[in-house]
Amino acid sequence: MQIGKAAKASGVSPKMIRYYEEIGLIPPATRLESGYRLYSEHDMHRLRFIHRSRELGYSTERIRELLRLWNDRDRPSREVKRVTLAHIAELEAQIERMKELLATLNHLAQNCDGNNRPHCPILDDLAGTGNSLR
Amino acid sequence: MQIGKAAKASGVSPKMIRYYEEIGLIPPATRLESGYRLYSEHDMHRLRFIHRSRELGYSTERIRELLRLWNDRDRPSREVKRVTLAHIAELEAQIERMKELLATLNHLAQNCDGNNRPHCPILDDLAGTGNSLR
DNA sequence: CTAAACCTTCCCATCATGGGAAGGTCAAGC
DNA sequence: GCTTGACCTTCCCATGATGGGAAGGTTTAG
Repeated sequence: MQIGKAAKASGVSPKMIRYYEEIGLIPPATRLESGYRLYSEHDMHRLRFIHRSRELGYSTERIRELLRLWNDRDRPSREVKRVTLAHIAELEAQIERMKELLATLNHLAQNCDGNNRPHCPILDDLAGTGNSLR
Repeated sequence: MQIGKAAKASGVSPKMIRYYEEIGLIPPATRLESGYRLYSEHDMHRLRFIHRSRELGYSTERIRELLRLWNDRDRPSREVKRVTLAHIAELEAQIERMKELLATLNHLAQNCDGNNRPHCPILDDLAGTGNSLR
């Protein structure tokens, strides 16, 4: 299978397939005499694994680790869980951070009339000019 | 005030101050004969405005717009609110997306024993090999 | 034999930020 | 006056994951 078909069948774009090869996430593809890359069913499995991992938001480095564990038939599931819990913790921290921003932003927006007048507590906050809601 | 002090007083690093000048978020600083940049109290106001905006997660382009509105004494507060509501909507969408990921990830992690044995539903899901929780 | 649809590599852009090199300037202390 | 250290300058490079696009080679169908 050439890269275009492999892309469609795996959900990973040709660009990204080449990139993953470059950074060593997948081994160098075998090539036709012409230089065209060829993908086996085994390669496709790996690509789909990567695609699904990206869908779940795992970073490239974590996917690298997951692939290593996947290929190690003796891995302790503990290690897979560890990687996943770290990913979860990161997501939760990000959400927390954004929620805090949202709380402030919503507060500011609620106090802004949003009409034709120039007065605006949002700008007051950003400018640090009194009347701050901080 | 030179760039180092301006950085400390505003919370924006020297690197970023130069960058903001380069992309036109702040006007070119006045210079000493030596080429050193100088910042006035007026400049500091602008830098602090930018710093606070970044703290609240506004993108550079939105900050550009906010600065424009801030400098326009006749702006309708509606426009400031519009920018902020767009920012809020974006954050909410991101949070929503991450929560969905979290739901799946938590589900997978809960079903993973996390012990010495190799069996792992997380890898099963990523590999698409049956027993999927999808 | 040609045209379309592939493929290749290489370079560039994103967004916001920082690292670091090579070199100029300035103030304080001797 | 000279050295030292703390500044400052510009320039280039890197991040992470992705895509755009150019220039050029290959393959296949008509």
